[in-house]
Amino acid sequence: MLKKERHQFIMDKFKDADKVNTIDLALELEISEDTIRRDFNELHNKGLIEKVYGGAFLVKDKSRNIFDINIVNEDKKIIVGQKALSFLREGQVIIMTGGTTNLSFCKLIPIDFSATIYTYSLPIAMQLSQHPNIELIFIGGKLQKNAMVTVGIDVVQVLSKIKADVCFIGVSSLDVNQGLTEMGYEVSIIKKEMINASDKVIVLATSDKINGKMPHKVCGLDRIDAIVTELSPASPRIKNFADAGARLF
Amino acid sequence: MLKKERHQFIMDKFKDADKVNTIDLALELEISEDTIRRDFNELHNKGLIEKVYGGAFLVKDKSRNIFDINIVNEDKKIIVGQKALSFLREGQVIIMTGGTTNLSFCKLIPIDFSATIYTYSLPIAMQLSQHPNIELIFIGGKLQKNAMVTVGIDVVQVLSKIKADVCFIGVSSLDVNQGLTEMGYEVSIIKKEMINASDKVIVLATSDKINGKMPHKVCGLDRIDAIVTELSPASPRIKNFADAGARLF
DNA sequence: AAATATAATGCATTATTATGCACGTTTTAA
DNA sequence: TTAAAACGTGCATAATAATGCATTATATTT
Repeated sequence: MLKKERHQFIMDKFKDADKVNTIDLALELEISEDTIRRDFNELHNKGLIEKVYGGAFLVKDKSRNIFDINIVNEDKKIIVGQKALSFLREGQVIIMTGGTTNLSFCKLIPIDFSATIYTYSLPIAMQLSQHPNIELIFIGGKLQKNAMVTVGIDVVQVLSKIKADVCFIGVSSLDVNQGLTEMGYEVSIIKKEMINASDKVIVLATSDKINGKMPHKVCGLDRIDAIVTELSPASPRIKNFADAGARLF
Repeated sequence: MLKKERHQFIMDKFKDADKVNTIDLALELEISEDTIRRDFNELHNKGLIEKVYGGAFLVKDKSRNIFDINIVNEDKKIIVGQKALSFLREGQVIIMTGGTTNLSFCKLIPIDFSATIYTYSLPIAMQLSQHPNIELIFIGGKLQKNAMVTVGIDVVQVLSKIKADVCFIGVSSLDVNQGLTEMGYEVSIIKKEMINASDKVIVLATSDKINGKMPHKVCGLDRIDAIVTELSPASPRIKNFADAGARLF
């Protein structure tokens, strides 16, 4: 049986039930659980299934309402967001990048919190618009549709003129040597500018972003004032960061 | 039974009853109360339930998605939008204002339509981001939360520098003598600028906006190239516009 | 066809997650 | 106020997952 067939077989399983079980599948197809897990990983990366401990679920019709954003690993991101709340101060000027981790964070900000927030992310802006006491400045530009953020010279220009107390930054990848790196060139430039404009830099990242490298460097670890993950700061999975002197939360 | 299934099971319980009981649930699923409590905690952290001594309650309707916009008179607005489609040309540079009439219109634009569109409305931008061939430029500024549009000097400045083929403009009010008028001063300034930047001006308005006056004038009827309503151009309710020489559709 | 590279798979080991139990604390209700 | 019930926490155990490595299968090149 070819891998492709197996993937198809797995997806077909969801016609009968809305979950599949790792072990059952391995037994049924007479292959190892490892292979099933690898299949799950690949299907997950294609956004077709959601992995859970013990099996997998089908990702529900995602295009129902274009406005509702599917947040993968939402529970982990909620933990990150809750920790990050301690870095908020009333009256601050804040720069907020995009991404679903930051979106989860924004959902947790107290409804009457008062601050000035700059963002270039459409979903973040939609979310923060619910907060009556937040003065929200949207940084305009050409919309990059996959990330739902604006890019281009206009964005950089606006950023070059402002000064913020703190920047909450979501990441593509975070590596102990390379620091913060991005997949896209344009976004990397913009994030650099955002960091430049901010006194403090707080990185929000779930553990799956950690120990990965992307082509475009944003900044080194030394420029980051806090790294917030869903893990305990003492977790062995981020021990290398602790050893390198990173401030973990 | 996978954890996620159990969570779903618990949430489904609320379809029958207002409250679920820790012990009952443990008995029914034949697992320990500890596990149920842990489930409650996780569901609570996601904001889905409220824990009480002995069980849990569903968190009411709070879950409604802030991103989904309620469009009043949507049927009328769809009629307006469909008529307005005839003013679209491939490759145009378009300025799109905010409002739910324009939003309905944008939902009707063919998915592969190709153009450059400027907007200052968050919901419009979210909607148009679904169109792969539309180059979308968001005009940044301070967000006015009731209308979900950006305002301020930055918006005016961007508009003063661009030149568009056509502007689709939603209105507060439209009067045969006063022309287009707005409730808010800032938006009136911005709309003036949008009209200035555009060769053609298409007004989209449901009939309830017609024959009303607001404090801030945007432009006279003579500057408007087309008025699109859900009514027939021959309708007696807009005869005064026809008599004044307005181009009705 | 043979040789080589590449991908897929299974196995062993280690890490992570889920669950139940014990025990001390908190809450409820009489 | 007190006793019973419910809760939270730490810990032990079992189940599941991830990782590195060896082996086999498949694809590509010569």
